[in-house]
Amino acid sequence: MSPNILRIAVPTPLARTFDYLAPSDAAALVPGLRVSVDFAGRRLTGVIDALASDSACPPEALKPVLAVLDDTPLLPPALLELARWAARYYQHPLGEVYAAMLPGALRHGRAAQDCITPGWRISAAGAQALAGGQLRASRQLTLLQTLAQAAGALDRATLRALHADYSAPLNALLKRGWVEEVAAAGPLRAVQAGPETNAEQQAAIDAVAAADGFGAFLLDGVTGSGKTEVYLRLIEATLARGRQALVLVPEIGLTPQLLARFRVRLSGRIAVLHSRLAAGERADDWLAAAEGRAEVVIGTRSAVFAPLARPGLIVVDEEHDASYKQQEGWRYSARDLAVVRARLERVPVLLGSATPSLETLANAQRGRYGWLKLTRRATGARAPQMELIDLRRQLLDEGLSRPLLQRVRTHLDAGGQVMLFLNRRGFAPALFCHACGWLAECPHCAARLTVHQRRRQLICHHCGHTQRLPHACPQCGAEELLGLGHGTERLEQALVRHFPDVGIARIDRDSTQRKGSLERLLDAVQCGDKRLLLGTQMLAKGHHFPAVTLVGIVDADQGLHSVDFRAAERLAQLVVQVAGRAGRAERPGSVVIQTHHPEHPLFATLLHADYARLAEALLAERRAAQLPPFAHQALLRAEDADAEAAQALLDQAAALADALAADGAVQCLGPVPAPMERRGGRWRMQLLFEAAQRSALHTLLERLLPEFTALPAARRVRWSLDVDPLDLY
DNA sequence: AGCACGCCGACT
DNA sequence: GTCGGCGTGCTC
Repeated sequence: MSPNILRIAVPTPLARTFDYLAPSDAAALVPGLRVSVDFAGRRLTGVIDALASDSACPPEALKPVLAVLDDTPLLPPALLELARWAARYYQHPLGEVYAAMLPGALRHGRAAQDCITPGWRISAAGAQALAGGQLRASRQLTLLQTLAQAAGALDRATLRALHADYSAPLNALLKRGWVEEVAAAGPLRAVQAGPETNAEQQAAIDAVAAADGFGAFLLDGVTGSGKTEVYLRLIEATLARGRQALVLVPEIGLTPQLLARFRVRLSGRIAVLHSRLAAGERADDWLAAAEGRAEVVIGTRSAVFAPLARPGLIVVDEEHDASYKQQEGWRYSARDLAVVRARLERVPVLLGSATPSLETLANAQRGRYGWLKLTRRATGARAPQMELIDLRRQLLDEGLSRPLLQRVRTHLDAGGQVMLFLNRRGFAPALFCHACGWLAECPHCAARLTVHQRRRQLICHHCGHTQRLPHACPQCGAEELLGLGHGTERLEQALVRHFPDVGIARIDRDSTQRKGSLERLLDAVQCGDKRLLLGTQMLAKGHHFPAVTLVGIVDADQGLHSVDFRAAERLAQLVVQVAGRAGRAERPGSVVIQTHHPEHPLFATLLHADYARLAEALLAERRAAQLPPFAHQALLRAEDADAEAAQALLDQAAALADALAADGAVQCLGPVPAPMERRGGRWRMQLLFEAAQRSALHTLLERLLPEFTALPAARRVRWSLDVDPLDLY
């Protein structure tokens, strides 16, 4: 019997495929092709997962596929394999996994051809015509001259920039055959040679280059040790072999500076896939990767799904970065999937970081990943000096101690730049009435409202709720409202008071909301207009400030006594990353950390040793406490306007799990209220599964999810499963 | 998740 | 007399 049954993965929360009849006239049908189907009365775009010659469904119930949307599969076999693997691993419906892999435009059934932005170049006949002087002065002539001067094809955007009214003359030239349309390609570039590599860099390059097929490597290199140069050399070698390279960067790391660095070093087209741009127009770059027209693909989290015609290398930069974990919907880890994908594609994968995650370090220690170390700062800069400031009994001005202010003054006077880090935006994280004790709370969340002084608003940082900043207490009417605690906005005010003649740049989500404002601020820092920088997390990542000689961490205590077992790891990564921003040039850098707990063992290791030794100690703690990476977790969350409904659903889940995992290989903890009990008007509960063996956890999840999903309550209550949760919130 | 089909209140 | 509330049931 011919395989006229198609198993279609449809984007619904149902964890199975649906059988449809293949169209009789269809040419070669293969998995990975998109199809349009009628599914319960609506037209959906699905993906062929498999072909079959029979169906468990009665033949009369089978509907025919309405249309086959592609000639060749958008998803190559390795990505289909990755999707199936991921659907099982994350217990997420296959149809939604496929949908998440496609860029928005293609997800909704648009023809791939419509997403390709064409480019135009001068034809041989056109060149002759130009040389023969066959064109009089006209818009056609100037346009043809532009195309003749271009090294490659020019796309619509470039043409528009050069010739406001290019369209009529372009059509005329196309008609005469003097210009031809091609799939857009980047212009050829003059490629600059890179700096010499040192012995460590060369050893790392050789190790990865020697990988035969799959190999996973940790590139463990201190800040400034030249990790990017290692990536570039390996990418060059990959391109030289006619293969493509996929580079993943954290959300905040995809800066124009990084792209510029890649562009001057690498020939060929670079496709850029930003998760925010992944929809619509960026389908063009996605297809360029799929068709092999782009040699390098660089992008954030979702770029791990970019199809590659000739895969050769996968790089994950700053592999410890939390932005690789999708935090809603399908909660996948792009870093982990990059390793799985590399194995399926039989290519090497390189995970780079100055502060590797404990998960990756454990894999390197176990010998599952090759461990490549870069210990020397390539630029020759010395490691920064670290100093703790004991805040106990210090007179504080808006959270700033005297010693810190003095050091800021000293470094500014010496002509240096100073960077202060505070991971809390807004003016104050709470508003309090001194007369009656009233606290401004979010009406939808179990959280305080943050004071935003400049906008004169109270804002909930968890649900976005906004209200006017009251000038009197709504409870007792007293005009004695106080902002409790400090955010970046408040710190900025204090700094303006202390250093009125120094330009201050505040960099946080609020100050960089408008497009281009981050670039403007960074430019002002780069050129020395602003010498005092102040900001949140945004500041700690990606940007290089060569003139910064002092880095201050205003409040390190948040990370010390958190309920989150990963808080110490994060604080250590933050301190090392921030320290890496100081003293990169010939000037030595200093780092000062304000804390009320200078005796905390974390600091002893951090100050007197390096991240490696600290990570070692943290790993030992995790092992003793049987926490990841020495245990494996999955978190089932439920939330509902009715607290009891959320609780009841997870009670049922716990009962099912108890029945399924009677051997005790998986522990089931909870249900308990989430650390933030109410958010956006919904009560949140969670149930944690934990196992020493990954296989035991996954065996349970594979049995549990079908039964759980079938519960009537699971339809009424919003729930989600988070395999390998990064934080238990 | 959608979107049907299916039985009880205030309205052109 | 209808339009429509969203309860539960299915989707090849």
